[in-house]
Amino acid sequence: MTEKKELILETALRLFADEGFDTTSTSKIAREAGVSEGLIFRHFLNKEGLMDAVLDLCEVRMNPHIEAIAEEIDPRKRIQKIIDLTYTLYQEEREFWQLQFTIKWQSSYKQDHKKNAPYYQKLMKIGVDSFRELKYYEPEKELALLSLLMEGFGTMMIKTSDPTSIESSLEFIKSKY
Amino acid sequence: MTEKKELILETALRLFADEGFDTTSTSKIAREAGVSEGLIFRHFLNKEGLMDAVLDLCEVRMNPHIEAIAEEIDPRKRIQKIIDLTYTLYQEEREFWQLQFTIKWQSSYKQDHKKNAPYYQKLMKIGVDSFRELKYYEPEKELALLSLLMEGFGTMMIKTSDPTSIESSLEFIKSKY
DNA sequence: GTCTATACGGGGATAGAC
DNA sequence: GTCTATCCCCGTATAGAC
Repeated sequence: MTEKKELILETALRLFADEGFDTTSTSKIAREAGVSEGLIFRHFLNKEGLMDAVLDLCEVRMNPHIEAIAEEIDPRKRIQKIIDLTYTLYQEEREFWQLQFTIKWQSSYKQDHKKNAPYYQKLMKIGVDSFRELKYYEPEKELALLSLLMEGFGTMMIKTSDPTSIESSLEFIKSKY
Repeated sequence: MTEKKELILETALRLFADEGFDTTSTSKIAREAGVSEGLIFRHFLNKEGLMDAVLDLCEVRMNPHIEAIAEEIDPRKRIQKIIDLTYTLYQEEREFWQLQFTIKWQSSYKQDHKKNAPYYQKLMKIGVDSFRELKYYEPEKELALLSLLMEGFGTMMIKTSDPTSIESSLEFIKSKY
């Protein structure tokens, strides 16, 4: 991986996450990365290929967070950690995380990415198992509900800039489990 | 309002909702509406003006649904109706409703539309009041939580095509209130 | 009110020099 | 590996005829 190639990936990640895939032009990426536009196509074939490469990076960076949750033995704490995850990722890996949300609404890029991502499937499995250990009546439905909640919470974090209300919502959600 | 003008609005609504504002070209709208592209600009000045007009329509169509909820006297049933609303709107006014979600992720159109829409603010007020009547400890936070849930649920409805899991989620959410 | 024709810029992508 | 120059299409928007 050359320095310029990394620079392109980094810039593409930032712009795709903040401004969307459809609305970010390859020329803008090149300009902001300080490279020629042709180089993008040399390295990644086309704009889709660039996004694919960004998402591969994404998967690598998400994995350690999932592992950390998997190691927690107390199922109650595991659920709390899953809830915290959305918040933590937003703080520590904002661009990667935000991209997962943005991508859903970009019609020209393949859908179902997040749902099919290995890190996401691992997380879902951990969640159901935790609810089951805690003897919830319908662990699958509980996880589905929690997923909806975290989807909404993630959207809120990205779209509102008020840290107080974000943290207050987070605590309130956690108090319910 | 001439027939062609209405045709443009209708087509724009459908395409903006399904494919996004950024990714829908005025030429496509014109083609699918069976009018000349110039006519769009004649009637709506520019693409943003067209979206503004679509959103005005939106507001008009949303209002009756909100009124119907406001008339319910039992606060518990009122909450249930608020939860049902997302589902009902998706069935009956799919394009209008979907547009509210899509628009959030279209970087070139003004943000905060939904939050500022009169129909939405009315709905929020009804929600807080209902929780207060029901003696919930923190009505504002409860509504915020429910909003997150409905945001997630709305996203799910739009992005998954499995009616069974949608209805199951809806019932499960309602069972929690 | 409506259409046709057209302007102009920016989009993704390629060729070829270094 | 990297850059410059260039291609062609499609985007929004305008002018002017009917």
